Amino acid sequence: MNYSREEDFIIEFGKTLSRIRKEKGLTQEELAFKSDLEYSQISRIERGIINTSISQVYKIAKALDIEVTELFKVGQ
Amino acid sequence: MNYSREEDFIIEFGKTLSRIRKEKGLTQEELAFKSDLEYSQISRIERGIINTSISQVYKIAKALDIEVTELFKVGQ
DNA sequence: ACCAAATAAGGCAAATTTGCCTTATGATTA
DNA sequence: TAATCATAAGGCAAATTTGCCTTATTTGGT
Repeated sequence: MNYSREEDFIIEFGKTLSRIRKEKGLTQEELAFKSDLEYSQISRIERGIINTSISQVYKIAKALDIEVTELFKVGQ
Repeated sequence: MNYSREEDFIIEFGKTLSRIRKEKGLTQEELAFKSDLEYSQISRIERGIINTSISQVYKIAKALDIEVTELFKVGQ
């Protein structure tokens, strides 16, 4: 997938996270707890308003029990 | 792959980037130019001393002409 | 309509990254 | 030994993220 702007990539990432989180049946708050992140941070990431770091992506993937790469796959 | 600490993940990411960049026959400076990032930033990422953002990962992947997921695969 | 749960949104200080710069170290070749 | 290229390293201000907090807004169920 090609994005013209990095913003689009960040937004797509948030959508993917949101989708997977729901598939796993977790609320933002539960995911925040499991990943040891701020609950508002999960919200910000899913809405694509921040450009989060790879370590947070790693923590989230671990909490979701998936590979990091899953969070970067589109249109699943 | 499981990392006990996020630091290990960041270090592994840097190693993977370094390996792929060399496979593509690019110097850090060339990659910096192609990805429109600071040249010192590529160095910092490869050395694992900073926790970079997903948009930079995206720019790097684009410059390397690979999928973002490739940068998160280990032991290739 | 009401209630409750979930998510969005926004403020703020502290922490971190980023870009820009310079200098140092390493490696390779003439 | 020089000279050159590549990478490491470090300083610094500006920009951005992050955690912590509170207050809307939305959504789903009864």
